Amino acid sequence: MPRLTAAVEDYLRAIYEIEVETGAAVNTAALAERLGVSQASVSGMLRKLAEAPERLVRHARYHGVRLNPAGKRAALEVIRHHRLVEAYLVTALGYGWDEVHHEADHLEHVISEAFEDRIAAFLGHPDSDPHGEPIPARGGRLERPDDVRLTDVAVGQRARVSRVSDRDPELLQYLGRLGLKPHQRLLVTARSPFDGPIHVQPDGSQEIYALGRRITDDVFVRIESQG
Amino acid sequence: MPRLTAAVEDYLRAIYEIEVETGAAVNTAALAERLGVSQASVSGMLRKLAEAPERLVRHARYHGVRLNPAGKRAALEVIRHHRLVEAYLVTALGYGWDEVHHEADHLEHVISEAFEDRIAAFLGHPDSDPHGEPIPARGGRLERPDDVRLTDVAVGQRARVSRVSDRDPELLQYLGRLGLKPHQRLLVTARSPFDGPIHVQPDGSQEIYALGRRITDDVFVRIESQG
DNA sequence: CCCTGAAGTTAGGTTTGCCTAATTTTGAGT
DNA sequence: ACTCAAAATTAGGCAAACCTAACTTCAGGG
Repeated sequence: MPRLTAAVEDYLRAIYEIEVETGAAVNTAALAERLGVSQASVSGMLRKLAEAPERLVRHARYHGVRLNPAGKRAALEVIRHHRLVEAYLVTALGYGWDEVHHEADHLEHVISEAFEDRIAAFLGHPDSDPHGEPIPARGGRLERPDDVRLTDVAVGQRARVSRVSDRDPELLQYLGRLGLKPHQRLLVTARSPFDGPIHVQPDGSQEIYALGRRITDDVFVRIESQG
Repeated sequence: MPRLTAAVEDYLRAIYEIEVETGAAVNTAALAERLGVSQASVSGMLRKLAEAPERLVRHARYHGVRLNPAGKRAALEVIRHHRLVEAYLVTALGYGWDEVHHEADHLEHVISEAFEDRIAAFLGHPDSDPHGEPIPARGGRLERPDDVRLTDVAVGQRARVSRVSDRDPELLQYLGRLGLKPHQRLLVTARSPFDGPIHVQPDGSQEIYALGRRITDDVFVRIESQG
């Protein structure tokens, strides 16, 4: 079996991630947006992936793609690379959590299994990356985190940040300044109506921050108790 | 200026290395061999490099290529990446010196300047890689090492290994087993006629090893004294 | 000085992955 | 049912890099 190209790995990773985020088949437009290519390019690539001998995906024309087992395996491998590299860059080389995504996007396609093994061992086989995203085990298995969007947390609830999208460095910088990193506990003190901001007080802070929808959609928490 | 592709970087690095090894213009066949591609591909690429707006190389049809300043700068940057990565993999991740070349071949094209800076700082800005090859400074300058092939060392001379070609893992394993790594002192005890083996005794060893031409051509030493 | 084999180049073709523009399909609203 | 805009696909192209096969140039020996 010929090695997968970087482009193919990017598509598989994106399909996996969007499939998890939405729980449904992934449509062309979403992929095009995520990958920064035209919809036509996505259409073409999806046909290739579906018709490849490994049958990486199944594609119902006009109705989205889903990963087949082989595609899912490959996607998880790339995601494992990506997240291990992110963790490594932060822990071993002192990168900020907002700086690692871009670098990992390139490195994920290039590192060997030996490299993967060595950084995993160095890090003590971590189970999540600096943004709280779980790191798939070698060759498979990634349990679905049981967390919810901060968007969906009711007033008065205490919660603990579980993970944050790693895709927007500016968002990460901002959240870092507020102290809203994984494991941080917080209290939802208020919600404005009509998708208005959600007010949040991190444990140990006097400040209360008003977070807009763009942010709360990208921050996931585990509920700790009713208030 | 559009980013250089990995292929272009590979060509520039190879041209630089061969130009240094031979001291002359680099011919198509040597490049094809080094890069593992056909001569036709080399011809095509050389025209592209020569005609690119940056004028990376000058190419006298049928008479070889040489790097122009822009090409040399780019080549040194890639070589810096390659050698820093090799040093990092050995020092930080416990790779063997025979394992790093292949990994570095991929990583060199992909790491950012930030990554380069961080590993250089981590390593304390080393001036040579695990095989003894000098690491170019940021943005240029690489002094020509004043060493000679082990092939050219006379009987009775003491010398110290300065560097070893990193391209053949099996050779590196073998040399490692003999203890012939950079900084190792040795004595040339005998030379057989007609390009026969050269006999070498590493300091601190009882053993004398007979090394064939294939090996002695790839091992460089600095002469320490006449015997 | 000419001939020839080796070295190098050109010609023409393939694959990969992207693009824009044109077309088709879908599905939501009347 | 029908319309029609949004979503998706197809058609046709382009740029990188590679290949093989055919041809050209070079340089050394007769």
